[in-house]
Amino acid sequence: MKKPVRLSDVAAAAETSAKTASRVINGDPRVSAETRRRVEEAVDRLGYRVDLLARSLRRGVDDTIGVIVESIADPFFAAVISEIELAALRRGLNVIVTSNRRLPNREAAIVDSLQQRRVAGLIITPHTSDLSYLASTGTPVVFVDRHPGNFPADVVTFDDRGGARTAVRHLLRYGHQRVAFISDDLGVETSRNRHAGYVDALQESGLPVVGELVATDCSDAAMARARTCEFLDLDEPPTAIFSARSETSLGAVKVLHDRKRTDIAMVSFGDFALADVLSPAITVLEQSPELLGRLAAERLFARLDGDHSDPVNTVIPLRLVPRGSGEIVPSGGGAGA
Amino acid sequence: MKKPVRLSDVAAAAETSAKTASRVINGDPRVSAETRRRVEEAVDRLGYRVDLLARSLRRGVDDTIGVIVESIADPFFAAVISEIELAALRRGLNVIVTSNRRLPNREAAIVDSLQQRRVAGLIITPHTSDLSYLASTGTPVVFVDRHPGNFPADVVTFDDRGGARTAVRHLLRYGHQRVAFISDDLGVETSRNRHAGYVDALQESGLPVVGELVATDCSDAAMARARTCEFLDLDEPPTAIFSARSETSLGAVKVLHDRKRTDIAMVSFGDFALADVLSPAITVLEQSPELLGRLAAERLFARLDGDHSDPVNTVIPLRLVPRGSGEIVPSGGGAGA
DNA sequence: CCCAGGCGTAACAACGATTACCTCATTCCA
DNA sequence: TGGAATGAGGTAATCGTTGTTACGCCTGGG
Repeated sequence: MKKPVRLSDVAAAAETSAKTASRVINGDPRVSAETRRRVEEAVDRLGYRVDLLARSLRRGVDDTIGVIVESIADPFFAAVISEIELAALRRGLNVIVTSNRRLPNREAAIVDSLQQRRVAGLIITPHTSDLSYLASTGTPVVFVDRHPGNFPADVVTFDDRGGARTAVRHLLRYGHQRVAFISDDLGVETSRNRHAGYVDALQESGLPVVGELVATDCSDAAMARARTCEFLDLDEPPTAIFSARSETSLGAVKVLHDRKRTDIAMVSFGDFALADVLSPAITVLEQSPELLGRLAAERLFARLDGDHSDPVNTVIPLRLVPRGSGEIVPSGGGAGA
Repeated sequence: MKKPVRLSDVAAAAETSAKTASRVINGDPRVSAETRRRVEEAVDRLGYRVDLLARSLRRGVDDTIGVIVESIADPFFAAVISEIELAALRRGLNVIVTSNRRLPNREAAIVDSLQQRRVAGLIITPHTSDLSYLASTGTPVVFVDRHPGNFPADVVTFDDRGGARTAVRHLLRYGHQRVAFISDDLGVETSRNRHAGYVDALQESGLPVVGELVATDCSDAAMARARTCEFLDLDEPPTAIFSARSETSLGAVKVLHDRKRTDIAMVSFGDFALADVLSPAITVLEQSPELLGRLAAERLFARLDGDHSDPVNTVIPLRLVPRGSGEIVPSGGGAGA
């Protein structure tokens, strides 16, 4: 049942020293072919496996990277993680995933605990802007999706503001004058930037930003549903909706469908499953979480390989995918009540 | 920039021995209040953090559990992982996630590498049936979603066969005689069981299992689309479809929608986003990945706590949620060509 | 024929914390 | 009052691997 085979056991079986056995295992060339053969034979006869904990302790770093996202269950982050895991696998690294669940102190605690494990690097979706907690250590960090306060590190984000601007311009081009905005809390950087893009587009066209058409407290689909209902019940309801996040889009879509409001245009920031199957199909701003994950992993690996150049700021452009819902023209008079 | 504080540094600062400092840190009661205070003071003055690698090496196990699923990006598994992570967090454990991506040898390699890290336990969605690779070690393992070959361990699954039977019976009750079955490869246990449930239901009603109505090679939505098209193009097409997995449902739904075949009934094994927003809304067999994850974590933790009772086989029942698509009655004559 | 120098190896320490075991008082009870 | 029990704390060994240093052996140039 239990038989921990140590390196010294292998060495004994191969009639050599532990250090030499270690050399063989780590591919050190300074070992004679004969000795190498004996060690290798002993290794698989005894079924020896390196103890990675001991190895990491000795080496000072663990072959592991830590990933912190907001929610693992969110399809967006799940895709990011999946891609990071793939990249890590290719490099022989393990991935420890954690989520901050938007809890205020979790992030610092997680980083702390990961550093106690001596992770080789970190990929973080920053939630708080106070990043003092990782100030002093030298662990390479790459931030994704959002910028860290003013912590000097690589960042990979989407062109949130530009994308939002594009999306709203698209709606305006079809003649909409009253475009609602629905998003998560503006405390979250992505929401803030997308909101800024929304404002940009309206102002370009000389349109006012109407308070009753802006809902920025939708942290989940349920809230998005509630707010969308309120929009539709306004005396002068919007003729188009720009949803700043897939999650909120799910809520908005649900309401539009329930009320059979196929006359209201909509664009979603972020694609989602079945967006193309709905009637009308939903026009989206396509963002690739896979690409985000891949680029982040690449940056981190470069740092692990000793790249000490200045922090790189990678911005991923977005593409608008017209599918129907974004090309609906405003109906004559959309009085709701 | 770098200042590794060791336990002995703390001890020195508190004018005591490393052992006593260790006692304080691990909450050993046999330390005087005064000494304890001095040590604690030294700890936060120096900013000491335990080196978890060193601790784990000494203790023999790491405060980490390994999770192996098929795909991290799959919303189903993402939810499972998220729930496991939450449970692990509460217990102070880290979670290393990996995916086998259905590659033949990955699973064994992953388990191997996780055991080399001395993970405290494993939660696995077995892909291969040959589990010899984890035979000899004593690491607690809990299998989820599928049964391991005949490896004695806790298993948490859904009532796949019973659920499928319920779903198909539901369709038959509405008068369908030609019910198509669409699933992943039958090499995957869940698919096999759901197929068995499908057959059960047909046989109960004295209906034949028609080969041309059974597609069991849909590993992704694209394949499901293709097969659904073939179904609809049959001389005598099905009047209802039972999709054995959310992923295949996405494909089937897409085709039905594109062809505007609102006359074809459908039930999906597994809920998915927007299933209730489609027209018609999709009747599903609701399975809770969160519950699966939670129960698996609970089982594992019980084992970690020294539970040595016989392996437990937990089966989670499923609930049919009628939403419309499953209650469509067969149309008079559904000739397609 | 001698010595520098490279190669293969061995012995040992170190990584940082914990555990097993031991000491020295003090206290409590027969 | 003797002696066991209890409390507080220390010393050294250990976890398994790898970096360091040193040593013996063999080869080739002078």
